[in-house]
Amino acid sequence: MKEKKADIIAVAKAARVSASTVSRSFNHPELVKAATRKKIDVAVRRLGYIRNRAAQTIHGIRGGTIGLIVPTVDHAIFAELIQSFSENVEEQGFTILLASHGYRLEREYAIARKMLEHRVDGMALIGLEHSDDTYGLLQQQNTPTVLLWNYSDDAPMPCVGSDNYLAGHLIGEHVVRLGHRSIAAVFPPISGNDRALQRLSGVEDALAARGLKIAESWRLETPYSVSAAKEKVAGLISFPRRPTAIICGNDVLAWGALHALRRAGVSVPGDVTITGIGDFHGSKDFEPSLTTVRIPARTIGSKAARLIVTLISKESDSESGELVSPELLMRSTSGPVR
Amino acid sequence: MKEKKADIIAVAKAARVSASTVSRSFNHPELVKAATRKKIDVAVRRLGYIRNRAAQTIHGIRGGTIGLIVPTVDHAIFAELIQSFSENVEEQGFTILLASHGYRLEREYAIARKMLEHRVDGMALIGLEHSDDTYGLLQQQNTPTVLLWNYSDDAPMPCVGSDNYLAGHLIGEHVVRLGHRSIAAVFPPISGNDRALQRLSGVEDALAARGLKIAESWRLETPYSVSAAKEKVAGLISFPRRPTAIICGNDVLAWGALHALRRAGVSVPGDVTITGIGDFHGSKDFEPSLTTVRIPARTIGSKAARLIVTLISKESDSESGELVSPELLMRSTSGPVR
DNA sequence: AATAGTTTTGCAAATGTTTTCATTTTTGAC
DNA sequence: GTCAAAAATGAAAACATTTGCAAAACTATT
Repeated sequence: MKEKKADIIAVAKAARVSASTVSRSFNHPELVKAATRKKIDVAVRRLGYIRNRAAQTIHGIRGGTIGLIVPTVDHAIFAELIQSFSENVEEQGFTILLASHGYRLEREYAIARKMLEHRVDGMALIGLEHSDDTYGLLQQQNTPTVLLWNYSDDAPMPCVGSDNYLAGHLIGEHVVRLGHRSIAAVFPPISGNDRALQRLSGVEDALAARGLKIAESWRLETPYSVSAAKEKVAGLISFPRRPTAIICGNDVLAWGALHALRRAGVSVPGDVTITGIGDFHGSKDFEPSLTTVRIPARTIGSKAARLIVTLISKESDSESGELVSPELLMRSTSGPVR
Repeated sequence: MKEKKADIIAVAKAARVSASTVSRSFNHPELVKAATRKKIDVAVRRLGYIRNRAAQTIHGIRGGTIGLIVPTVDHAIFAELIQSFSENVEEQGFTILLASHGYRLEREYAIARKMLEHRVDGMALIGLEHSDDTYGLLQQQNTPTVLLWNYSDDAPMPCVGSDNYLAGHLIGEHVVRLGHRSIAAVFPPISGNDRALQRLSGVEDALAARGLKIAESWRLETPYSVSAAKEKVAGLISFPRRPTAIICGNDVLAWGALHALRRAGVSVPGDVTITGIGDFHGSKDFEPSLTTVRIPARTIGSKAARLIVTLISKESDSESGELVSPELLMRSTSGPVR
């Protein structure tokens, strides 16, 4: 079965033209006579010829791939972002080279390098926190790059995202306004995760503005999962002294919290207020519906897609990214303190 | 800023060796003297040289990419599968070229073609249902391919997955055994989605074995989303005559159903039994915890990863795939009919 | 029918690597 | 210090394309 795959020369022979003509018929069809094109098409089909992008990439031609590195695919939120980004980018004829680094920034560097070896036309990373090596690499190769999800004016590269600090601040303020004073927080680990860190700072500052602070023992750290959050919150409320509000670092954790309270027979928002951040699919339809801050993943994905494509084609590094505002959604899991 | 990127020759010059030596130092380091290697390393670093995979791919060397085409990334379930598959495949030094076709099989063909142009070393597709063109293409190019998610003995290509018909059958049987006779079904559209179709057939056959049938008006079709399912189910139970059990095509739809019932004050499983399929993250911790059939996405992903890597390196197309059994998980949303 | 212009095609060089083979350098034994 | 064997290196061909340039084939005009 070693029938070596057809190359452009085989096609040329079969169609009784030169290789150059075949090449042109693919890349500049208007330059070749219709009749010839037809002959070539027939040969291509008969031989099952498939162009070799690698061989054209070598000539400095864009390969049509964009590297996307995410911490993990397996999060409601990144999934939505990835989907939207890739949909939009595919529409422009690009394909995505995807990899996940599992929140290890050195892995991210290694992956970025590898993608550069593949001569991706552009790169997209999640968040603003990356190793100096990674930033250096991208800058030095001057690969068009966008940073997704988080926005900051003084980011070293164009970014499209939301202000996570503001998101945290909004929710913190909301809870404080409702009169809560005993407030707990459930957040994912913040190392290598600037999004979580900023949200938490936002919350803390909002509380501090009213002279409030989250007690050390009410500051829970849990991995990103419903079940971990549920467990942690179950523990938290098993003590006699309970917070009247639990601010969660994202909606998934909030779902876990909600289930824990339900299980324990604690009423929401009657006894305890719960809030999330993100507004993931499902939060709106949860019963009771989740109060959260909307961070529009699809919008970010599509705007970022547009930006990277511009960056790639125009080579204009003037573009500076875009801030997509977070929006407080007051729904049914938050209420005034009793 | 047009400083053209360093190529292997630039490195060779800088290190005062020949290009061949530089190449060797990358690909067969044991063949070059340590001192020379060091010189080269220095030059590489100084020039910021990055190998050009495209140029090596041209020599028939494996590029180290695997194409993965999914209907969409934005599903809890595919996300988990993708994550697991890519993690495992990355461990072996491969990178994933990802694209989604949005349940359009012609798109899938186009994408597959494009990936072949990029000379991926292997391909992975979701499900067994693909256009003849796609199958033909893959066969003709004899690209190592695995079919994920669904397993069938007579699939035209190696597949790793679960038996979705069996999954449907298990849940159908469970519900029937509990004594239910008035049964509704909420499923996603089945066109281009063999998984859903098979699950539904499994359910129907299980019911038919007891002479039961799902009434036309109780057979709901909804897109994959909590909110769509919630709405449909809310409609369903607003009628005086209600089913005593609602079998959902997957866990996300079941969550929607659960929220709808909660909202309407219908008790689960007291008044109505709800079941899902999939056992997604969060189903176990839902309150009440969801009765469902476990289809182990992570296991499938890792087995498939192992298989495709074997296929790629050994060229042994003897491998025929693997069946991962679905498992009924009786939890708290199902109970005997009153 | 000859000419000038235009369209189509082919030739050959170029792209960034790897690899085979030959050549040079090093090593170790005497 | 010589010699053979082993180790390290380099020169050039090969890989599958694209492209600039020139040649060839058509068209239209006279």
